[in-house]
Amino acid sequence: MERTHTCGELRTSNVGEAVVLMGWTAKKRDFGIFTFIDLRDRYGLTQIVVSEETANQAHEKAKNVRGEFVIAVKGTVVARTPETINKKLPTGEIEVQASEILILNDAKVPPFQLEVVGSENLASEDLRLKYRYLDLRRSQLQNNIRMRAKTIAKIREFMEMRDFIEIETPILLKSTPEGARDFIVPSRIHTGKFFALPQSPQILKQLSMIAGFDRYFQIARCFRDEDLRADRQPEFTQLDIEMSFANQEMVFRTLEGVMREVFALIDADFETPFPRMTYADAMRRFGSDKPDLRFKMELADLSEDLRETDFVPFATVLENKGEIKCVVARGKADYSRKQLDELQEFVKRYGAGALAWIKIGDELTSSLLKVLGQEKIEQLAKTANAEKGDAVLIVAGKKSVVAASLGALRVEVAKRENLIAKNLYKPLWVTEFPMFEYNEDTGNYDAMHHPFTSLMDEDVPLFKRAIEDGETELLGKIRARAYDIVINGYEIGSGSIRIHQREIQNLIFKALGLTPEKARERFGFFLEALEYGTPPHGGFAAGIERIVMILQGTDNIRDVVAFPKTASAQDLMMDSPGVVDDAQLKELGIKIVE
RNA sequence: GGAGUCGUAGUUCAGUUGGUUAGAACGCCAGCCUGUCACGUUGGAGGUCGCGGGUUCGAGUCCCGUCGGCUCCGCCA
Repeated sequence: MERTHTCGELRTSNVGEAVVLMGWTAKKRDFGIFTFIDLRDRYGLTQIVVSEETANQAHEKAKNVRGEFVIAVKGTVVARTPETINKKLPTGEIEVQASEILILNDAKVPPFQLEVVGSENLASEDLRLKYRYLDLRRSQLQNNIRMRAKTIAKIREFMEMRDFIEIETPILLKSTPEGARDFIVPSRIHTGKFFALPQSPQILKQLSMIAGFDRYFQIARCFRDEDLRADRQPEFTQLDIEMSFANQEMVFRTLEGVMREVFALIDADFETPFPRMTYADAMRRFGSDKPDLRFKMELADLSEDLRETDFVPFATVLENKGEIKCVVARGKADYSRKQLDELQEFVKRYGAGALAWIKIGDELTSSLLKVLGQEKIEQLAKTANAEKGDAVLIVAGKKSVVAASLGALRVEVAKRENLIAKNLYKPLWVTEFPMFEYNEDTGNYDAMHHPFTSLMDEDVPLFKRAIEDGETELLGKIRARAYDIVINGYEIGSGSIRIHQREIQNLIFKALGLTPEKARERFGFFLEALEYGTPPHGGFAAGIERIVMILQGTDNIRDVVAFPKTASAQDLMMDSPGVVDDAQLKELGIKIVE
């Protein structure tokens, strides 16, 4: 018996045809002398009807069929009478009248119900992760994984049309201490030495430019041994791109093209070019380098109004080069004490000391009324652009803390108050990222993007001063030719125009506190390569999972990964990571201590 | 590494101030049922209250520890 059709394709036009369907038993409804079976495969659901009268043997078989049994059904497509049509199913106008049923395989009762109505009755995620292959049978996850496949297919089609060459780079690389923690792999042949899995194929794609491939792309698996988040897994997939003789505009046009193509899969259209915002503006206006532009609610600066204040906490903040900023929650003058306390707890997570507030109800009330006085409060409300009915939420502190807490509060309030429209997609380029980031633990400056990023021409003199005159604090002001794509508050990906001159690369390493010896030890092969005719080049890497999350409207990365890991980086299905035999360890020269 | 939150039947949950035999719905098993599609109906089985310790005459409930899921901070060039 061969399958002739899938469970999603039969329509009234097929009525009268003899068909064979194969799939899983989603539901059975037994009426004594006849039985309905909902047969499911990845294409859909088709109702099978088996009657004692017309197919006695098949009916006997159907009696034994249970949930998730795999069966084959031979029968005839029949039209349903008008009153028995199921409008919820694409196949709802027909059913298959079975003449023969074959049980291809039985199935244990599943540990949780696959066919549930609404997500509130869905089994807990850890149980579903343990039986991931069952959870994946649900149409929601089937759709996510299929959209992921479609996304990647679209990308390949787009890149190949534009002459990009897909190059596979090694998974077994060499560890570099910069950036994220590496996953390392012991070498048997070279006892005591280790490979590292790529955090990204950064250097290899640059070497591909030096090799003359001109336009590279890869659907690249990347690995980072860092703690997980709702949008972060230890292994993930990037669309990795690199272009020779390219400036920032050319990279932007390419990525905008990719994004338009991909979002067309859900009939979303982007206007190109995408809007742009500098990093400095994003931080100032939204307190974030990945602002969600689906709603307004920008941060307002109250520092100038409070410059002369004698309220000690504020005065201290301003003396220490801190800031006092706020967001306005429109129409939320009715926030209760309890709600404001909750929001205060929320901002404290980001290091804020407190959340001050002004409520413009029938009268003006504020947690600062006593210390600042009515007049000052009114002035602050005016600066914040708050009107009657609004609540002003204020944080004072270090610039980084104010940005982080108010940036997050802005999103939190928008979520609570349902300010974010569905099916709205707001892309943004964030540009002019800082080249260096001060590391409070080491007292050094680290590369914010990566050490192969080129500087903005305007900032090169400043950079030379920082290096040659030892004014290292200037490093914090140097801007890089680095950029991110942000969509709906998600960092979709980032890239930069790279350094293609050896001398500049040396200076960057110097700024990062890397001695020439250390630099040679870690990147010697790359530095040497730079000297053999490196074209100017730049590129980008975009997170596939985050794109698919937005396409599918989920906020959980596990929903778009077929076999994901938990927040503690374990696979509950195969129970990895696991122990290995002593013999294996011995062969590798590895001893487990403690 | 830190914080919050959850953990009770196969599943989703309820469980009062610490007090008799821990409940409901779905699922499962058996029977009945001529048009269901969340079928209906009758009956039945099913519990290490995550685990360990403590307080108490008595703990699902209170305390301490621990394990696991999720979310966030740190971390993620």
